[in-house]
This record gives sequence, C-alpha cells and structure tokens, in this order.
Amino acid sequence: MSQERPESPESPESEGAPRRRRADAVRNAEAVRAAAKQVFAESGVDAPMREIAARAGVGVGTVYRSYPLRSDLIIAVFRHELEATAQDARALADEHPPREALRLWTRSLARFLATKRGFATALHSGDPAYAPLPAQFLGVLAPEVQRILDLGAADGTMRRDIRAEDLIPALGRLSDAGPADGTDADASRMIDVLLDGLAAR
Amino acid sequence: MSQERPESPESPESEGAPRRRRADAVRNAEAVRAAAKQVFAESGVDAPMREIAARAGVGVGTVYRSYPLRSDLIIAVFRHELEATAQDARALADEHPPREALRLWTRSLARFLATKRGFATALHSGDPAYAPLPAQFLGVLAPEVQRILDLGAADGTMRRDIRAEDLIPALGRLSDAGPADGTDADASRMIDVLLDGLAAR
DNA sequence: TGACAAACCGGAACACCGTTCCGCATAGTT
DNA sequence: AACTATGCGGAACGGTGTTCCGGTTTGTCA
Repeated sequence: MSQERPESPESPESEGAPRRRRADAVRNAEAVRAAAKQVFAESGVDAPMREIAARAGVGVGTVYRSYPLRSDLIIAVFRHELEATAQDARALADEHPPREALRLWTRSLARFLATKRGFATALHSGDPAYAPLPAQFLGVLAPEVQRILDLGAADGTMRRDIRAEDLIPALGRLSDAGPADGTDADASRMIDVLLDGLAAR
Repeated sequence: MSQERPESPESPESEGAPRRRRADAVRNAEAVRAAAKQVFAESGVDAPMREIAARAGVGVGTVYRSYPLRSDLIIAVFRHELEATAQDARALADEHPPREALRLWTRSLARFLATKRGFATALHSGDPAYAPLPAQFLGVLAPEVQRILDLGAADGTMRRDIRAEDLIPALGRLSDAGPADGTDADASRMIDVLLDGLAAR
C-alpha cells in the first residue's frame, strides 16, 4: 500500500520524482482528444486549434499544454486505428502468400488514409507541426509490414533490397493521389505497378 | 500601319477590344517575376507575398494584379526550366531505348523538383492557391513522356495500360521523398521499383 | 479541517500571413 | 495641355499558430 505514495519511485535511479498529473489535467487532455477526433473528421487534421479548444470547452493554452505539437494530438486521436492497420498486416501475412498479403494490406492502408482527412498530406508536408508524424507512423506499421517482406524474400517471390521503411512512405504518397489531386489519376493502379516492381526478377 | 491601332481587333468576333496593357504594368510584372525567382530559391515557393513585393519594390496589390493565384507566379518563374525538362524527354527518347529513356528522364524530373524548393509539395498539397499547378505541370510534360510510353508499348517492353497522366504525378510524389521526409528513405530506389513494375510481363 | 504551494487554467495578446479595396498617381490619347 | 482609364501602394481585415501570465484549482500536510 505504501507503494502508492508518489514519493516512492519504482525506479530509484530516475532523476527526481515525476509527481502525478493532476486529475483535472487528465480530464481535460481526454476532452481535448475527443473534441479533436470530431473536428478532424469534419474539417481535417489541420483544423484550427481554437475550434478544438472550444469544442472541448477549454482554452487554447490547455490544448498546447497536453499536446505541444499538432502531431501529438493527431497520433493520440488515430493511434488505435493505426495499430489496427498494423495488425491487419500481421493477420494477412498468416492467411495469404506474401505478395497477395501485401497487395491486400495496401488496400487496408489506403482505407486508413482515406478516412483521415488531411492525414496523408500532413505526413509528407514538411510542416514542423507534423514533423514527428512520419517516424511515429512508420514505428507502428513497419515491423508488421517488414514481416511480409521477409516472408516474400524467403520464398523467393519478392526482391530483398526494399525495406518496409522505404515501401510504406512510398505507398502513403501514392495513396494520397486520386481525384483530389486535380488530375483524376487512379491511385490504386500506380500502387499495383509499384507492387509488380517489387516482385523478384 | 493602321493595324497597330488598339481599336482594330484582329478577330472581329471577340467581344470588346482588349486594350493593350500599360508599359509600367509589364515592367512591374517582370520585376515581380524576377524577385519571385530569387525568393523562391531562398525560401521556397510558399514564401510570403509581402517579401516578394518588397524585393520587387512594389506593393502587394501589384503582385496580385499580375498573378492572381500563387500558382500563376510559380508557373511564370519555372516555365522555362519546366519546358526544358519536357525537351529532355524528347531528346532521351531519340537516343535510348524506351525503358532506358524513361529511367534517365526520371532523373531529369527529380533534378527539376529538387532544385525548386517546395514545388513538389505544392504540387499535391490540395491548397487552392496551387490548384492549377498539377494540370499545368502535366500539360507541359505529359505529351513528351507519353511519346516514350508509346514507343515502349510499340516495341513490347512496356505495359500499355499506364498513361503519362498517371505516371508523372506518381513520379512527382515519389521524388518528393528523401531526407526531408523525416525518414531517410532513398527516393530514387522506389522510383526504380515503380519503373520495373512498368515493364511488360 | 484549514492552509499552503505547486500545478493548472483561460484567453488576451502578439506576430504572421493571404487577400481585398480604394484614394491617388500616371501613362497614353486626343 | 487636358482628360480618362489603367495601374499603384499599402492600410485594413479576417484568420491562424503560439506564448504568457494573473487568477484558480488540486492535492497534501499539519
């Protein structure tokens, strides 16, 4: 029971006790996350911070306190779905040969990106507010996708010199195309071409 | 000589005589274009309008009068280099077999994009200020690149179901990757994969 | 319980930026 | 020289990200 005391850190080595966050702070952080989810769905991930704050019944300062970077808020909102997409890769790898698993997974990825307005664009925008996004995105997806690539390399159906860290950003960029591009190219067709290029020669 | 009169339109059918622009207006438009070229090189194509105006020794209103959309200014600044890139496609098609010509041309395109800071990103940003950019971009490049694709289809080395209008945006997106992505993937490698996928099966 | 310090809050304030608008200046014409 | 329409400058407006601080709330300790 005495373990509950904030002053008794589990890890004695850590510098200074990281006093527990106040209850109202966590409440507000969650309210902001929920509000952001709504607003992102309606107006995209680049919606004004003020609107998110207003929707959460909170001041803008509070938003920035819990989520200093816009990307922190985006990750918090989409983390679950992002991890689900990663699990799709794992499941598909178990049920299909590698090439087919990868092809099907690109659909899953495209679905994820298509339903998060502005996410794909933010991913390669270069905007500092989104800077940590690509790495976090990759961090979740790459391990599972790499597993498919490894299987494909092992059974000789895929080339071995492309890693998930290269492939996923490329897929993300190609997925972002489509009607909103101004040119009505079909995104999935170019993705299929890319996957064909991934086949072992 | 009487032909010089503004009141004598060459095409009688057109509605109203399009009075010639004033001399100071063309001077200013050119000064703005030159200033924009400098500023774009230093700060990217999304540099503040005010800075371009200041550099040109002109008010912001004057910038908007000659170039209502940001994309108008961008096109004006890069038109020559863009057309040179299109000519590269023509030249390469004459000197190499189609697949090799296309491979070399992607390098030319990547060079073009790499030296125009922010251009590639603007191309697929969805920002209304850049809306006409993709179409103008394609309008210049597509005819020459399509020629390569046609040659490749004719000699049986390339698949026939991909058109330049689909391929070029994809190449543009993949070229935009690289170190600035946050992930240090090598853009040219994924482009090579895409080109491999373009080979006839 | 009451008091106190640390943590936290709200939102005004500041710094930019794109874009518009209009009184004034000037080029071109008669 | 006088006149007109064309063009000019830059103030002004609306919107946005981000910071900052006086005041409030929470958790703790006596």
